Amino acid sequence: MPMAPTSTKCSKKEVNRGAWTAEEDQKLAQVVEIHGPKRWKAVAAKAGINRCGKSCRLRWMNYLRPNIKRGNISDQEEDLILRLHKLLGNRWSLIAGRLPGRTDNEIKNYWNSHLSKKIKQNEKQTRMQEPVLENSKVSEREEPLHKASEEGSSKRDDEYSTSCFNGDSSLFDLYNKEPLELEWMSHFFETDEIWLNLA
DNA sequence: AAGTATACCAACCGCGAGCGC
DNA sequence: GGCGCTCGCGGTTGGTATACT
Repeated sequence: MPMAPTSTKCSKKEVNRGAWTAEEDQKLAQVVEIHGPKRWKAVAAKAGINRCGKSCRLRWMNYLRPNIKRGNISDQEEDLILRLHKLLGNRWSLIAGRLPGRTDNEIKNYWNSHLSKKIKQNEKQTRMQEPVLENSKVSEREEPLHKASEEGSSKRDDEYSTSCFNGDSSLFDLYNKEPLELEWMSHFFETDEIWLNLA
């Protein structure tokens, strides 16, 4: 279906582009507060910031929305991202939906800049060690990945060995989780269509 | 100190789906 | 059913910061 150019694409000549200013943020936030986060084209017009609707939506979703958490992705979150990516692939919005306060863009960026490299490094290491470690435990083969994350611990190694890198069937093996950790993980198990579909 | 390479991440782009008329 | 519009997603780009030589 052919798209109307004005609705899907921001004209390079007619709108502001690049980094957002504090003033633009403020104006956008005000308009969204009044009219809600919808009809982005109208929101953009009302805000009078000369940005396209798409750009406004992105800015709102990734920065201005309430309860956005920024930076410092914890080990637990990283762990979860790895697990979810293994399960869902590059479906960043679904992954982000399981990480309260995180945006799909942030997770995608984190994956591309941190985790994909770790995994590549890990695969490389695995290939090199394969003949020697043929009968060894998975956790031992995965060790380089954890070392790369500085704060790797034996506990985390165990988790990886029983979930992330050991086949989907055991992906959510929580047998050895601490209660506190299970509480945190409960975000992840809230009933949702995707999980029902995957079941 | 200067130049270059690399890492990070905000923002943009293209596409498909959903919805109302 | 066709069309136009809007929204949301994932991939990619480009600017800036930092590390390295």
